[in-house]
Amino acid sequence: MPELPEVETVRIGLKRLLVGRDIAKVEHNWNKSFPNPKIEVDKYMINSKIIDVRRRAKILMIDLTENYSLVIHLKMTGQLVFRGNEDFGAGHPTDSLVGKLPDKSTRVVITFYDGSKLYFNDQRKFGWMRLMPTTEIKNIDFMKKVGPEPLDDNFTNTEFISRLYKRKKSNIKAVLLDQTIIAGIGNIYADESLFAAGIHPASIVNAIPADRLKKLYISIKQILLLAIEKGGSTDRNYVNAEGKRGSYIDIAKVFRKEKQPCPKCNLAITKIRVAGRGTHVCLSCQKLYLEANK
DNA sequence: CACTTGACCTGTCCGC
DNA sequence: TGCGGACAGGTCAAGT
Repeated sequence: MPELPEVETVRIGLKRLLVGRDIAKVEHNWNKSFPNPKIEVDKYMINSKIIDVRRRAKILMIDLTENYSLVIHLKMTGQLVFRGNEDFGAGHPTDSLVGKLPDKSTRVVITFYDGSKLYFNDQRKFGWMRLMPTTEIKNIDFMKKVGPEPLDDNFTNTEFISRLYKRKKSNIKAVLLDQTIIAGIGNIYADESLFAAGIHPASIVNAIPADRLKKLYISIKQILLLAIEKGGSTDRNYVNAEGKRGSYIDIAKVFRKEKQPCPKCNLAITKIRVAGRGTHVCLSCQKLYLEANK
């Protein structure tokens, strides 16, 4: 759910809302959501100031003074929602999808000296937050093996194809979801990109013609950029740093569109299972490539 | 070694 | 209406 565009949207919001704020208090109620011992959290977070908010793949990094950072993965249902000082008694903003906070899915609350708060909500408890020295982030296993950012100007079609070919006998959808091949793509944007490129998700990588892969490369960049513009996709839980929904899902072509007409050919979109995931496909517009040189 | 499946969790939806 | 089970999907560990 939170994929590159959603995490980037949260990053932009948090950077605007959090930088410069001083931490007064940190509370958490679920150890797996924030495993650092309380004594360490208090020592390095309280009285420190937020100086930057960064992203790599689907991971957020909130940098603090004293060279410590909060590293956060939202997984499927994680939310980071900022609320201003609520002493006005208004309850919560009426345009927020999230109700009064904290609620039963709140795992961590960070309170700032001005009374504002940052809530880490996570219904399914798969997400996590870790406090560590900023220079240690690059040593996390995931960071060592994660692939390139698809929106980097340095990320060329040539590099894209050579990386896909590391798993050339696999189906293309599984490879797009593999974060060590390319960073940031999840179920929504894999389906949308493959539709745009006219490739069936079960196609085998080395059977797909080069011009199709180039179309896929271009589609991934275009779709991720457009999705960031739209503030991401709110399918179920995802909200931005202000608790608001993203609107990309409204313009999605195939994701969650099963039984609805394909925007190109009108045939009903089909939902199948590929790489163990629910997968949306137009069987007429997306060609299945299974054997090389055909 | 490459790929697939199961585990981690909770809430929702569907069929009986 | 209540209840069981399937499903939602990011990543890592375990299994084939």
